[in-house]
Amino acid sequence: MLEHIEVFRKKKIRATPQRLGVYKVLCRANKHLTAEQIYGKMKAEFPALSLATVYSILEFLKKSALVQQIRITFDKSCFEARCDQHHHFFCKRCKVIFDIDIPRCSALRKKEVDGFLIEELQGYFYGICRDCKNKVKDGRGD
Amino acid sequence: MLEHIEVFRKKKIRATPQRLGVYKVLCRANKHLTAEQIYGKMKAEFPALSLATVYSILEFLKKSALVQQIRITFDKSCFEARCDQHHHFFCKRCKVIFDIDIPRCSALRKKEVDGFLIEELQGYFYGICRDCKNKVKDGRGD
DNA sequence: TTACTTGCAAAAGATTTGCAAACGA
DNA sequence: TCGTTTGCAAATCTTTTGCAAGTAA
Repeated sequence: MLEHIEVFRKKKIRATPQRLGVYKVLCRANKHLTAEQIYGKMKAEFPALSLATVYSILEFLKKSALVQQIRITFDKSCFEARCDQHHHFFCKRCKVIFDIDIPRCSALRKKEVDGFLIEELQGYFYGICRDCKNKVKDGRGD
Repeated sequence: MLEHIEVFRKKKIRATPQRLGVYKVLCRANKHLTAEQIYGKMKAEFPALSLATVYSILEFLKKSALVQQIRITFDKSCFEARCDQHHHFFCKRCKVIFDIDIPRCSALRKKEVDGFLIEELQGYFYGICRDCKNKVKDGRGD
C-alpha cells in the first residue's frame, strides 16, 4: 500500500501535517466518520487543530478525489477515504453505517437514462443490519 | 383524486388549516420543496404562520406517510408529497431535482442482502439533465 | 372539554467565512 | 520568498425546543 504522503505527491497535493493527519485517520478508521470525530481523533497529535480546518481539509480532499462525503442521515455528514463506487446501508437500530456493494445491477451501471447523463450514484439503504436482526429474532431486545 | 381533507380523514389525522396548507402546497407543486419554500408559498394565506410550525408539520406528515424527505444535496432537505418508492436525480448544472423511476432492477428490489433487512432505499443520482446536456451540445453554454 | 397544535423566540448544531499569522515548497 | 494553509472567532444557516395561547373534534 502506498504511503499516504506518496498518494499526495502523486496528486501533486501539498502535504501539510494536518492534511496527512485527516487522511490517515480516515484510512485507518476504514469507516465513516463525522468531521467532529476526525477532529477528536486528531486532537492528541495536533493540539492546536481547529474544527474549521478539518472542514476545510475535507472539502479539499473531496475535490482531490481522496475522500467521499455521504449524508445518509438527515442530521450530519460523514466522510470516508474510499472513492470507488459503492453504496451505504444505515441500520435504524444500532445507527451504524455499512458499506454495501451491489455488483450486478445493470440499472445502476447505466451512464445515461432518458437522456440524463449519470455521473455518480449514491445508494442509501435503510433497514436493520444482520446483527440487530439476529438479536431481535433471538428475543434479545437489547 | 381524493380531496386533501379526505386523505387526512382516512388516516385519522386532525385536519388543521396549516397541515392542509402544507400538504396542498406539496401536492400542487408536484416537486421537491424546502421547508423555507413551503413557508414562502403559504405566507399569503397564513400570515401568522411560523417556519417552526412548517417543520413540525412536515415531521408529522412524514410519520403519517404523506410526505417524504430527501437530502440529495449536502446543504438542506427537500420534501415531496409522494411516498411510493422512486429515486432522485440532481442536475449539477441547473440544480434541479428530478424524480426517476427505475422499474426493472432486481438488486433494488431485494428485501434482504447478506442478512441485512432492507426497508427503504434512496437512490441519489448526480449528473447533467437532458436539457442541460443538449444546451452544452449545441454550444449554448447558458 | 381537552389533548393536540400553533406561534414565537430562543437555542442548538453543523458548517462557513474573514482575516492575520504560520508554513511548505 | 510567496502563495497557500491554518487557527480562531464570529457568522450563517438549517432545524429543534420550550412554553403559553389557541383550536379541532
